[in-house]
Amino acid sequence: MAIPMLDTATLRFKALGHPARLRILAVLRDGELCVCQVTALLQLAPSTVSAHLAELRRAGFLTERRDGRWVYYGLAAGRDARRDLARVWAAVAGDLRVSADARAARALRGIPVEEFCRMDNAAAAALTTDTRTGIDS
Amino acid sequence: MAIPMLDTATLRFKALGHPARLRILAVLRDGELCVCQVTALLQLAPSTVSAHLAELRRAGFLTERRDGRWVYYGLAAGRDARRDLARVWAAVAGDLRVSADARAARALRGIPVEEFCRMDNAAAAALTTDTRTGIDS
DNA sequence: TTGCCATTTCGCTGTTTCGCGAAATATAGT
DNA sequence: ACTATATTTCGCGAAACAGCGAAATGGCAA
Repeated sequence: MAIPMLDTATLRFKALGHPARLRILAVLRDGELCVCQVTALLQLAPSTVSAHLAELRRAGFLTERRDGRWVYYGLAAGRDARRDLARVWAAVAGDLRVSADARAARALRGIPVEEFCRMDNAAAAALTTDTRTGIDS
Repeated sequence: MAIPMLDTATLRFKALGHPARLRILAVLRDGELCVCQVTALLQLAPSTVSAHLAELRRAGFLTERRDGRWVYYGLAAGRDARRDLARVWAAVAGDLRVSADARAARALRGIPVEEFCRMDNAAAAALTTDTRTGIDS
């Protein structure tokens, strides 16, 4: 075993120890999303979101798929990952922000990525924020 | 819900994201231990160990029990905690350091706390280290 | 090629975490 | 009361982390 399991476990749990990353895992439960879509949902800088996604991928929770100029992230299929993800979903089920994310993601999946990326920031923000008025701190 | 579930979940996973804390949870699987015993096992300063134990307790994984001048920490009995702990144990099972900890803990449980605490650091270290020669980095 | 756009990498700043020793707290025994 | 011992709290310096914007990368489309 080249990499001790203790360090692997630490890496994986550490990856789960951040609200933005938990929100990402929750919203991907309904299917993969590209980086720009996740960015719109989390309202963070693209570079920040990219780092979060990379960390989750390194930890084995996400898979990366390139399609044209978009990179889609989806949930990993491994047995260990799925078991941990089940614990994540149970832990955040019912949280207001997570529910709002799910609603926003539904609206977001309704339109093709190509079209969504063309929207300016304001329009994208409207799409993802008016479903959660009064929820964000 | 006073504290959003997302924040609670983040707190709990963050508590699991450190090797020393995972080692603590693993070694407590065989029964509660007092702070000085855990300190001997981890080879860290008492104040450091105390902080790790407090964090795990705040996260809901441990219970605290005072007996005389010793404070014993044991695994929490809640259903959520036990489910997460099962994942922890599965994740670290077979790790060399974790196995060595378990062996050292067995030796350590063999003698009463009163007597163990009377030992100087060298003797305590011998008890907990000669079972893991060549394992620690 | 050239330019464009999504994504990643890099460099930076403020914040948090980790480890320690010193000091404070709590309990047992004399 | 006084001492001794186990544990916690406090304050600190070093290292890791989270966020951003700017610059680099990779693919699409003129």
